[in-house]
Amino acid sequence: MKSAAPEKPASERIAQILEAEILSGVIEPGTRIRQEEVADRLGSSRLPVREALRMLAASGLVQLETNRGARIPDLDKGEVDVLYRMRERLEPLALSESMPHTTVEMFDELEEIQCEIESGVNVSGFLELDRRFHLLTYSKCPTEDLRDSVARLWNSTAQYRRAFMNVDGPHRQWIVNAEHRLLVDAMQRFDAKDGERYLVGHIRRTRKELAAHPELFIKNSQK
Amino acid sequence: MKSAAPEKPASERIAQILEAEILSGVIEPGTRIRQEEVADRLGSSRLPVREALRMLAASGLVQLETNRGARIPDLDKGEVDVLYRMRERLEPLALSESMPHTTVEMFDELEEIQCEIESGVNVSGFLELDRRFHLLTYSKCPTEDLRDSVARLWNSTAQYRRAFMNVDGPHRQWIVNAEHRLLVDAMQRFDAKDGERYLVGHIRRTRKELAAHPELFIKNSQK
DNA sequence: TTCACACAAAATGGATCCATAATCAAGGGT
DNA sequence: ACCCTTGATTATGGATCCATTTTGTGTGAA
Repeated sequence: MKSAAPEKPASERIAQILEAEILSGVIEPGTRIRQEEVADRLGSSRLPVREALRMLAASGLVQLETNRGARIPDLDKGEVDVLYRMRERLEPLALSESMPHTTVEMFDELEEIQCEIESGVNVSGFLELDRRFHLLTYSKCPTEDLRDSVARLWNSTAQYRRAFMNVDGPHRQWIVNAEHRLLVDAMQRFDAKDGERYLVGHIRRTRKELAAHPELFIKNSQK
Repeated sequence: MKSAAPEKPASERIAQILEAEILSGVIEPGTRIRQEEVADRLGSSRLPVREALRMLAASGLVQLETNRGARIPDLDKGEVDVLYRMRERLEPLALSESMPHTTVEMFDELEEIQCEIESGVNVSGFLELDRRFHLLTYSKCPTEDLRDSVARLWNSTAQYRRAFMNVDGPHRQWIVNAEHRLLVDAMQRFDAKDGERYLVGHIRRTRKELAAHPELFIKNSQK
């Protein structure tokens, strides 16, 4: 037999765990990450941790300073704004590239996720479901680089979406639901132009709502 | 004293060298990269090489397969096409974000580069100058993630631009010159909309010319 | 009391060594 | 003659150890 155990990549595992911890907010922005601490917390040597940090640094999730270790960057208002503008341009492309390869099963899963969102969930639940929803709409995009770029942007902005949701709450949740429904409908009609339009509006609106809450970016200005 | 030698980062040095070798075409697509070979060629242990490869993998320049080493991916026609569509959407944003911070010195340097291009250079010379020209126009963009994303796209498509130039030669070079001149003029007028327009046209035209040469993508289909 | 200098402790960067999986070659079987 | 299997070589992944830089603390002097 050929399959059995694909033998987990290795240090990628640590990278994924750290990535999840960072964008779930367990590790706060500005925090210094100590290799040794991560090493024996995840039960391995420091070496895979170093490699994982290098990978995360290349992905923009952490910043490395020579002989000074890794630190989670906390972005200012302008940088997050530009990251959202990048999303407004890249994600419609990912949607258009993915749309021709969509299947019925995907539509079912999308509706299932959306129904779960509308059934009422807390902040963490919504963030998780919203992420799954959108990344699923891009999942059939054949170009891995594009999918990775989009995922990177979601990672870099995750903590600010969370901060925003904690402040503004599920207020005006019906708008998100309507946008999601319209997006799924456009996909089912295989109308890429319409899908891009709804998606751009969705991201653009979020960007402006974030910009209206500058207090989210003041806290960790400089110690 | 505090300064003296900033003590070069370390394994980043190897990453930069490998990056230069890859996108200059010294290492051809599909080639397998052996850690030990790189290690004693650059006079270091295998460890920094491993970290460098991990970083390059996160940047999309090499592909890592577990226990199978690193390999330079050779993309097919469709993937390169999508990478160019990503460029068409992201680089205008980088230009717009950079434009408000441009200086007179930058205009001088851009014109200097363009004059050198028009003075007649070989393929490698043009590719190098063209890269410097465009990345310079984005250099004042305050968001590092955006600059990095653009640089990644240039890296991933470098070898195909080279292959195209080797086939089509400096044929219709005047078009590139005109586009560059118009772009610089728009920047000097601080007209972001115009700049984006010229830039999109520039990239879009290149994409279509590449698509017209499918023979560039056949060679390394499958061994 | 506060600032500065020095020393100690800790964390990162790098190198060598070991284990394991993959590749290649040779030999035997069909 | 060709294909499959088996063993040896090689390359990657991981762990421990050492050097260098940074950081934090404590003592002394102004």
